[in-house]
Amino acid sequence: MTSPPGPREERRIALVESGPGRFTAIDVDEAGRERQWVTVERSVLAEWVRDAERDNPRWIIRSAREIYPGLLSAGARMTRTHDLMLSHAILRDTAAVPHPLPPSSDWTSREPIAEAPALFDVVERAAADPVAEVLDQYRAQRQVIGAAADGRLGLLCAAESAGGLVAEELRAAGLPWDVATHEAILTETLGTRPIAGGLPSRMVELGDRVRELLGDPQLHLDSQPRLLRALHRVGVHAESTGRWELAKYEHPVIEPLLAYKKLSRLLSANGWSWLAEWVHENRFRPVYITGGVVTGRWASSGGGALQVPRSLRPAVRADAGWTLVVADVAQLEPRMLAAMARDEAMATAARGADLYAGVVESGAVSTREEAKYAVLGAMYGATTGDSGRLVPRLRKVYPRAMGLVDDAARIGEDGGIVSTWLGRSSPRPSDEWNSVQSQATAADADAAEVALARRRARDWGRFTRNFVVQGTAAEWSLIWLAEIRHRLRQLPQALTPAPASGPFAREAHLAFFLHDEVILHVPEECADAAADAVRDAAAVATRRLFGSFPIDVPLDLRIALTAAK
DNA sequence: ATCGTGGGCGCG
DNA sequence: AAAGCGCGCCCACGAT
Repeated sequence: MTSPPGPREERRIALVESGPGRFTAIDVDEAGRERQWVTVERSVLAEWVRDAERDNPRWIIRSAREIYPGLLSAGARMTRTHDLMLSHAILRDTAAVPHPLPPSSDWTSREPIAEAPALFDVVERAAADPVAEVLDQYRAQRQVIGAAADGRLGLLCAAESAGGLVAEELRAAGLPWDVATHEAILTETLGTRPIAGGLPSRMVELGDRVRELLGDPQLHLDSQPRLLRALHRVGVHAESTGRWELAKYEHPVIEPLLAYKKLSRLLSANGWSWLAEWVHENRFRPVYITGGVVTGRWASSGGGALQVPRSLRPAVRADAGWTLVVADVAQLEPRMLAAMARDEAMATAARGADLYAGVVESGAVSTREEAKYAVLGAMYGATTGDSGRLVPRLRKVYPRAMGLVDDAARIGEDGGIVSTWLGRSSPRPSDEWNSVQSQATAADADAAEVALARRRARDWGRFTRNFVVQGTAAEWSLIWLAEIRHRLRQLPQALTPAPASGPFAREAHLAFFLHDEVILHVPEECADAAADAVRDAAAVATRRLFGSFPIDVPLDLRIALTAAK
């Protein structure tokens, strides 16, 4: 074996499950060339990782999802990783370099993992030489990353890998959840809890009123077709039973029906059975899926983590002696757009806490509400309605920003690929999409085929238009998360432990993440320092992405016992 | 019984 | 009020 890395060189350790109950740790150089290796038994793996962490290495791992939950519960942390599975997905599809990573099914998760694996679950694999497989893949990935001269793909893979660690740590720590508060909200809203299988009292009352007003005492309100027919019978000729459709009609049944539907949603999505299934020891522990959305946003699995209704936010409550730091970004996506496009006029409008107010000041539109719908319409591709009518005004005032999203839309309509700021690329349109397009250009195409192709092209254009903005916002958020995590490690240990936070019982930690929002659970005495960490991390994220371009990314941040607004 | 699909609605 | 993007989950319903 060659000599160990010199003092100034970053240590890189590939950690591979090389056999039953056995791991191999290989020191490699930047290009992935092997220096030396050692085998580590599972029983001492966590201890070994803790020791090696003193060198601040970058761990090369197949996947944080596989290896990290077990390490966390055994008391080990990884500070930095290169996550081969997450990076594979980025590098395989990127259009930022001429030769992306050759796709390999070995490095693609076969199906979404519904549950996090148990402690060091052995994942069945047919690899003859798992060490060589990992090192080969790492070398291939380094090559693609190195081909992007500006370093953006490297930054993206590092940020994505950090996200993989954060996702597992969020689950290990859990979101502090006060069951008594949740139950009080349920009782207040839904009425008294049903004894066995029935509906809570307020829903029973509202349901009875609705059935009476519809003249059908047996009507099952959860059946959309039957409800629609009953509405038609009393003269409400709605096309659907959706909230916005029903609101158009004047009839005594509408108000109690909408109220019933609201309560019904709360009961089925976050009622008593949700509480029993998802909250244990005052913690809600959803599974976060890093990179689960094509744009790079996270998805989640189980418990509807990304859809917790605002009405239940008071149930998010810090432990005794602890507090929450709740922060979100105001209008992240249009700010990213202004910076990507180097649109000075839009960046000027974005100065300060309210971008929409700045848009009004620029004279493009006359009210804040108009500004909001114009900006959203620009990013989503609105063509009709008031939002679509306002978008052209923005083209005059912000030609660079609008040019960027309009270009992205046009490329998508033509079947092309668009990329985020750091180089995550949009998927190719499906074979079916392509065949619809080619049929429409054939000599014997009829008007219906042409219209269909046009519609589908516009649909895909709206997707690619939004992809560049949503995806770049996701990149900003990933760096923000990684930088917050890094800074929290520097804070002192808690005076009062929070045992249900597991490995984070004595440390300020991230507890929730939702696209452009974080919740930290921190010891009271650390609250101000943690808040500073969140602000500093945001500034660093902006600078990493956009250098000296002057774009404000202001946070709405508060220190509070609950997450209620 | 079990599965896939679509309506509906929560979140950003 | 604005209807344009991205998700996950519950329920009913029809197909198997």
